[in-house]
Amino acid sequence: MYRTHTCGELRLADAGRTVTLAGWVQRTRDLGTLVFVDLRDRYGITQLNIPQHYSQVGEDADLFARDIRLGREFVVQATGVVMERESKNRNIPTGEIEIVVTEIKVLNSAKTPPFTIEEETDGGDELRAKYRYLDLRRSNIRSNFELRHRMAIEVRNYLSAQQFLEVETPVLIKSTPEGARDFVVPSRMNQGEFYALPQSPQTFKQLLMVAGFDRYFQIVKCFRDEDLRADRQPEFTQIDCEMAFVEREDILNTFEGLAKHLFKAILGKEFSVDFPRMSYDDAMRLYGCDKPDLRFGMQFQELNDLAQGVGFKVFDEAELVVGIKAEGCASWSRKQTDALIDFVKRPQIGATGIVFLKWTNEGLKSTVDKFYSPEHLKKWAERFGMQQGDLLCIMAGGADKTRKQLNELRLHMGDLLGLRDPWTFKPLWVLDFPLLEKDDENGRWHAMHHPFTSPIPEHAHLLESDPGAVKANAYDLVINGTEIGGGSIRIHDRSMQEAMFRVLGFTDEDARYKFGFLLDAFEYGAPPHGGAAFGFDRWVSLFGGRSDIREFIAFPKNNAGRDVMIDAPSRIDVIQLKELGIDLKG
RNA sequence: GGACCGGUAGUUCAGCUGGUUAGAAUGCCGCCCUGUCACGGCGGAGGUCGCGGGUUCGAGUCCCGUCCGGUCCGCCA
Repeated sequence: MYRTHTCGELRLADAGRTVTLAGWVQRTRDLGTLVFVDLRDRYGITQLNIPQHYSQVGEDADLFARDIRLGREFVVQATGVVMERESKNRNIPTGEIEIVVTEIKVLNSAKTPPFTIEEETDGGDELRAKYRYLDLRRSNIRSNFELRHRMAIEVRNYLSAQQFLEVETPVLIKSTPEGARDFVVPSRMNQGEFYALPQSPQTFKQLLMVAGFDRYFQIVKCFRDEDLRADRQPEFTQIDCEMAFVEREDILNTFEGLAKHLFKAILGKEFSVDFPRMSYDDAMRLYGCDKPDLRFGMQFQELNDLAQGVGFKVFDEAELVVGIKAEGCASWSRKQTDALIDFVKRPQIGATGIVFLKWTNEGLKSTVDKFYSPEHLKKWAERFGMQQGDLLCIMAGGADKTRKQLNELRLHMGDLLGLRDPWTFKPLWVLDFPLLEKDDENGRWHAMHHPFTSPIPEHAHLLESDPGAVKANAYDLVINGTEIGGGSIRIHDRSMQEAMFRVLGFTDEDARYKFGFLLDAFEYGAPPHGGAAFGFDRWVSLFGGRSDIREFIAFPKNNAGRDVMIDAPSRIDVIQLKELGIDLKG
């Protein structure tokens, strides 16, 4: 037996017991005739007191620490007696006791780790990624996985109680490059043909509805071969759900229930009122973004009618003049407001500038008061409900672009003003997305959500005559400006699905080749159905108060899609290639 | 595909307008210390300044290229 207890469980009440612990050497404190060792495992840290003097253990005992080397991260088994400490450490749960060691054994030695295994490690990202198994020993990283585990359990508890059945769907499927790029896997037995890894189990879950499973879910890996971000990995985990015989309202209620359950069970937060809802059009108009962060205000106000026709060319020529009000920021210095202009001028945002209006104790002052009379500026201030001490930031230009730029500025201001507290949670349903978007490059329509999304019932007849006007029966759950998940009521009728494919530019042959199985299934009694999928990694990181999902994925990829620990992807043997019928040239 | 930031002891970083022997902290090694818990004290070892080329009397520092890491835009139905 390697151990009788873990390193996190012994207390003063255990004093006098003989115990055996096993774990890693966190730190050794050698005081000469006293040697303390912090022994660490997943459950905590317990102090070992390794006697150096006969007075502590009797004349016939061995002397220990001088004879045994206990370097950092050595794996050690120690037997001894639980004793009350002479001086206690109130900062850790086991801090009142220590183990006075009678026998100690090194189970495995360790090289000095390249960075310190502590909450505040000295290791940089690259090194930690290469030695991920050491990084995962750090208690704060480990606690991310305890959180992830608890959330997965609670998701299963909730959905299972709601009659959802967890069903596994295949990972080797068919390439249907409609949205993201597919990862593909060559088939040895069918040379020249390829499987694709699922971007989501979308069609399978719909087929499970046709199969009459009624309610399905799966916590499932999905794969998308697109460039990465701090919150995007090529393989990621979704909570994937589908329900039959439901309307939008049923789905929103069910998954709002899931979200509330997680908030309560994991964070102890209760939401007594329903999550607010906002149309896509309102989100874009008021926040310039389809996933607004509602932790703070600064809603957009448009100023075209009050700002145009006075001779200020920038505003006169703009499609949209729009601003936000930053309360209490009128005292900002020229340097601070210039920094905002620099921020929006960066190529990623690409704006040309900002017009400011301050209300200081000297009254309203603007960077454009050459063009606008005090009466003009007063009307602007009224529209925003401005008070003394407030600052207005106004941008102008093409409508879509300007909204997007002002959204970036709004979020930046929120950061600067500390209005984006990670422990404040503001959920929101965004509804009535456009069904289709026009691709700027080739002028073709593509599905904003995915091609199986149904139009809202009153727009169904417009699908082929006026595709751009059709709203989708789709919804996104947004929390604190992060898209946590989304879904839709699906098309369950063959002719409507065929019409959808036609609008997307598929020939009938294409549609049959790629999705014939689904179209066929719709002819055998497909029930009305809909569902949703939630980004599990993002949700966990949101609840963990961090924005980098890699901290919540045990073995993540870097921003070039590489696993730097195992060094993947890698070349494969020519024999393997030959078996697959693949000839690499060039 | 593009923009920006970074690469200097094991590690995290500093190193000015180019100029003697490239520093600090931490880690590591040795000695001392009977109540530490980020123990403390004294001493020591440790560097291809990512790589290649160029400018210069002289390059960690300037220029060009390249590789690696990170953030973002595009992309992500």
